[in-house]
Amino acid sequence: MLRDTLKHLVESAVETLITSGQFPGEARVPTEISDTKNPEHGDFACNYALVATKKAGVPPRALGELLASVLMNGATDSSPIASIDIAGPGFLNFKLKPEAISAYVQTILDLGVDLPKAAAEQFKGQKLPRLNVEFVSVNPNGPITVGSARGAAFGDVLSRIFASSGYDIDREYYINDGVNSKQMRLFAESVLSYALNQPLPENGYQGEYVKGVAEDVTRLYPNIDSKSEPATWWQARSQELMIERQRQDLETFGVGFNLWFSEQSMHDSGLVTDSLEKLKLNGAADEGCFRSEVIREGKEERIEQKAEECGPLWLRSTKFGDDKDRVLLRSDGRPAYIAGDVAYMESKLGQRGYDKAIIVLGPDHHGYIPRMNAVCQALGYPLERFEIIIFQIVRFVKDGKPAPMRKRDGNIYELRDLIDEIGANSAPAAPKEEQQRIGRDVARFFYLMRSHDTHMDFDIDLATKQNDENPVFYVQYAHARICSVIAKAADAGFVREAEAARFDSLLTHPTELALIKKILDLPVEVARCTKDYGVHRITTYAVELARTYHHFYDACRVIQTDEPDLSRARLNLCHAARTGLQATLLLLGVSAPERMDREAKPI
RNA sequence: GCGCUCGUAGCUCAGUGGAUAGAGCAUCAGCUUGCGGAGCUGAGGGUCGUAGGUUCGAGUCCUAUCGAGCGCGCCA
Repeated sequence: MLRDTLKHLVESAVETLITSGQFPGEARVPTEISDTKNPEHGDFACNYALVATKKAGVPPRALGELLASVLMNGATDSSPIASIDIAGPGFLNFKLKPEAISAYVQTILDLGVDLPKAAAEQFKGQKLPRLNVEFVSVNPNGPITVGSARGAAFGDVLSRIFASSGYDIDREYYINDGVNSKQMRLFAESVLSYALNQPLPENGYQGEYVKGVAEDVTRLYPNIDSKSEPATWWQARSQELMIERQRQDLETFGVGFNLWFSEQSMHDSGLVTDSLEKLKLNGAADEGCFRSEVIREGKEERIEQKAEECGPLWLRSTKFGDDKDRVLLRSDGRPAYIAGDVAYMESKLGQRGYDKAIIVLGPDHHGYIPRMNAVCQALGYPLERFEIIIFQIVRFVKDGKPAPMRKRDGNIYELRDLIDEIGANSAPAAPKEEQQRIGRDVARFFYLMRSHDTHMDFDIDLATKQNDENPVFYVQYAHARICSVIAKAADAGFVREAEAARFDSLLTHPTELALIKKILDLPVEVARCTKDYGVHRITTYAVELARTYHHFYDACRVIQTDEPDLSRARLNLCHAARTGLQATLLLLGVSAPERMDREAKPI
């Protein structure tokens, strides 16, 4: 908002200079308004002169001085610019009039928690792409682990960011429920073994959760004679109960989906067969008795054909940049797993017509990128309509040492264990529901603090025991503090009035202006996230916003009975700050408590 | 062997080709007879793995190299 205004002012000043012949036409370059690193440099900086210097053939400082003089000479009372300095190699440093900044308090209050939507301003008049974001998609033979939870948190917040920016977005969970799956058959056999109290099959699934599924089946179908039911019945029941368990854990984690898409449904409907036909028609699949592979020798690359037994249907993915061709139909005619992926791509980009399909996958899947890109192109769709985002591995650290993902008793480290552990340690006396809320808030925040494409350590001790030092509490505390101030102000007779905004121009203190500017950064951060998926910056932003509030709070007393107008202005600012924190925490799926009652420390 | 990701303070990590590379934790020193001290202020701590290159300018881009993790099925 503020930045957009400045950007437009700079651009029109450049136009003025070009039309008057003082700048060459080449000087029309994209420019950016950025923060100043040092507050002494003013409110915002512009790198125009540095970027344009080469094309204009004029030294940057000379460009900057001309531009600054046009900006200042043409300035009216309504211009937000108070002064411009040319600094360093040629930055234009803008100092804004305080009232130009404080005027935005009312804008923030009008937008409320829709504040991120202001990010959509940049898309005005454009039709935003219709998105499908697929994430988690854990096989229905296991629980949501602390590892897959990173993808859950990331995909969820990315979806929230797109939605808040005005995109039409579906969040989808792909259920790997192919009836031919060996894994699922073995899982069902393992469940049955538990139900019958028999030894597990070889390499069978073990752990509490398998037993739990067996108990659930027995409980839900008391009149069923377990033994007499066919294996397919057990497979179907095991699967649906496992999925339900996953769904519940994700819900506790604050992650929801509006579409649950079944792999098997595409086999049943014939979409798999049709999609393979389409590949053949496109010349991207055939039954030739060979497989192409990319051979690399130094920098040289060549494709070699290796003889194979006849029978399978091959996806000639090497035509589209993959390392080797992939099997679509096996020798015995059964579809390979990737056949489902082909149909799934066709479902998303063809049948259902999404403009773009995004898939969030774990680090063990990065080998899929070339082959899935090949699938996309083989079906005749441009690569721009498909994107895989890989999140990196999480290492759990306890007592300063890496903690195994499988616990000593053989059980898998589940997301629900992590949530319970954090909640129980942070608030031992709180009711279960409250503990889960805390566990969810802290776990989500921790996962989201790090860039998704960097390996991260999840320090369980920090997340649980040292909760005083926990950044999520720091942010929530700022919110609770604001709520407390607002309540206190009401006791003192300061209640917001309809025309409260008339006092906003009294906000001139550096910490007041800094706070307003910081709140206005939220839409900027959100807009960036829709481009580079750097959702972790939202957690950094949340901490910075909280800190900026604490600075203001420390420097400016809000409630002063001898300064009623200033008190009202600052109260408005408190409401705006609360709005900013609420909007930020809402994006992160973290709660914004109005009170944080500290439990007595155990002795 | 090939490919992908990462390497920044004691630890965990931010960092949009731009100004003196930042934050939290940890360590040390301060701040409260006023709105929540889960707060604020200050100090110390860096060959941005290494070596080249691109350019007005590189933690950021390119190449090489070292190190860590992951992936390379007619499994799903």
